[in-house]
Formats: sequence, C-alpha cells, structure tokens
Amino acid sequence: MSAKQSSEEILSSHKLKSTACRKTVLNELLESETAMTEQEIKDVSGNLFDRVTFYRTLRTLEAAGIIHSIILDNNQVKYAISDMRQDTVHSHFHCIKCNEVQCLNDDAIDVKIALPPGFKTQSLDVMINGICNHCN
Amino acid sequence: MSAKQSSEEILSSHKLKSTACRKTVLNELLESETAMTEQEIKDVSGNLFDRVTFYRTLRTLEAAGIIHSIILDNNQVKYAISDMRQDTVHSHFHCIKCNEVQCLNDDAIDVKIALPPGFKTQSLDVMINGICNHCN
DNA sequence: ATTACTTTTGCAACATTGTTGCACTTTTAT
DNA sequence: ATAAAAGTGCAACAATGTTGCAAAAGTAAT
Ligand SMILES: [Mn+2]
Ligand SMILES: [Mn+2]
Ligand SMILES: [Zn+2]
Ligand SMILES: [Zn+2]
Repeated sequence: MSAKQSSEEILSSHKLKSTACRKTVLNELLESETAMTEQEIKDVSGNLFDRVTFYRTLRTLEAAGIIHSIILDNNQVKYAISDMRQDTVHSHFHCIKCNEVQCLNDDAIDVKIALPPGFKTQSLDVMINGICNHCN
Repeated sequence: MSAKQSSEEILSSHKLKSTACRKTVLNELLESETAMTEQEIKDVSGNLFDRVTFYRTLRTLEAAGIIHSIILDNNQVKYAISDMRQDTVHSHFHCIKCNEVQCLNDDAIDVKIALPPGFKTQSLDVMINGICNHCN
C-alpha cells in the first residue's frame, strides 16, 4: 500500500542483508511493469554477478516471499514482486503474442469450484492466456 | 467418449505411425488415474527406449493434441491424456501432500474474469493446490 | 577504525533436462 | 517383396539446477 518501498527497505524489513545482487534484482523487478526471466534481469542489469549468485538470490527473495515465480507453458520461469496480501487465488495474464506476463489484481478474478468429495482447496493459481493491451 | 480407445486406434486416428514407444507411453497414461512425469512413465514401463526417443514421443503426442502437459510449481512436468473437447478453461488439482495431479472435469470450475480494457482472453488454466481425497 | 563473527559470493564441479544432426532401422503403402 | 517415409539410438552440446568450499563482504561490538 502507499508509496513504493526501496529495495533496501524491503530487504531490511525481511531481515536480509543488503547486497549488490539483491538490490539489483529487486530494483529491476520494482521498475518493471511485467514479470521478468532470470536472463532478462541479467541483461538489463549488466550481467555483473556469477550465475550461481543470481540463482541463489532469486531463491532467497522467493523464500522470503518478496518475489514469486511464474512458470509458463514453455517451461520459462518469470519473476515478479509479490504484493503484501496473501490471497488464496493469484492470477496472471500471459500474452501469447509478446510473451509478457503480468500479475493481475486478484479481485478481477472470481472462481467457483465444485470439487469431488474429499478434496480440499488450499490455494489457486489462474493463468489467463491471450492478447495483451499492447498487442491488441 | 464412451468406450476407451486403444493406443493403436488413437494413433491411427491422428495419422501417427504406431510405434513401440508411442504405444507404451499411451498405454501407461490411459491406465493411470493421475498425470505422470516422464520419469514415472519410464519407470513403470521398464525404461526400454532412449531418452531422446521418449522426449520426441512426448512432443509428438502433445503436438497432436493426444496428451497435454501440466507444469507444476516445482518445475516438474506431468503428462495426461487429453479428452476430445477443447474447452477454453482447463483445470487441474495438485495434491501438495502426495504430489499427484489430476485433470478436473471442466464444468466443476466456473471462472469470471474482469480484465482491464484491451486484454483478450483466449484460454485459461486453473491449478488448484490442496489435499486430495486419498490424503485427506 | 579495528576486530570478530556471520553471511554472501565466485568458482569448480556435477546432475538433469532440453535439443539437434545423422546414420540406421522400422513402419506403411505399393 | 520393395521402396518411400518416418522413427530410433547415439553422440554432442546448451541451458538450468544444485552443492561444497574458500575468499570476500556485510554487521555489530569494541
Ligand atoms: Mn503474480
Ligand atoms: Mn488436464
Ligand atoms: Zn502482448
Ligand atoms: Zn494426495
């Protein structure tokens, strides 16, 4: 809610050390309108770090709940900043033309489930594939 | 619909050659209640084929629309037989306890979407994570 | 500022999976 | 049975995931 936090603030509020790689990744994701692949983040930030460091940074940020990963049909993995609220349903839009992915406002989606007896829902992911506003 | 087709019938109806690997994969998936990983199919069928052949077989069957792949959070890929009807929305249940995945009857799910202007939906995937009837 | 402690990083190394080219084998239609 | 078309196994390489370990950097106390 309210003003956008800085990467430093985010890291310290999660009790994570403020390191160059973490700040870089966070800054790129904070600026980006859409979810980014590891490679895309590396490309725009200048490939400054070892790939293992990058890998571990993404794992750390994800484990802390700061970012989340989105897996696409084509096995591509994209990352996006998580907003604070932990909804049961989270949804993404994937443009089949430009391949961009963006998190959707969760109350844009209303899902009703009628599961067979014995099944219990815990969380719900929705992936909408289609054409985005830019490509339309 | 109605009686279950044999793997040979399925293959010929899609104008695909009837080969040992394809029949094996199809038979395993036809028998299975739940979606299977490539490794699981190999394991139960005795690892008779080269991994490249297996890989290509899965691609071929998927391209033909005979099977479809389901990608999980943990980057695992599972495969399941596709039924004939091509619905816009397809949903899966993923048990977080036993890791089994199954296709859901699509009319068990009702999704209402309110996308921002300019966005057009083409297809919709729903992944329900929870506890399955066996693990409950 | 220096020190001591904790965490992160880079590098090597290895596993798994995806992917292609090519020669050989199998399937399918004549 | 023969020939054309398609599939298979193998080698080879790319991309990604994953761990151990010693060096480097961050953090907090002196
Ligand atoms: Mn998201
Ligand atoms: Mn399915
Ligand atoms: Zn687009
Ligand atoms: Zn289960």
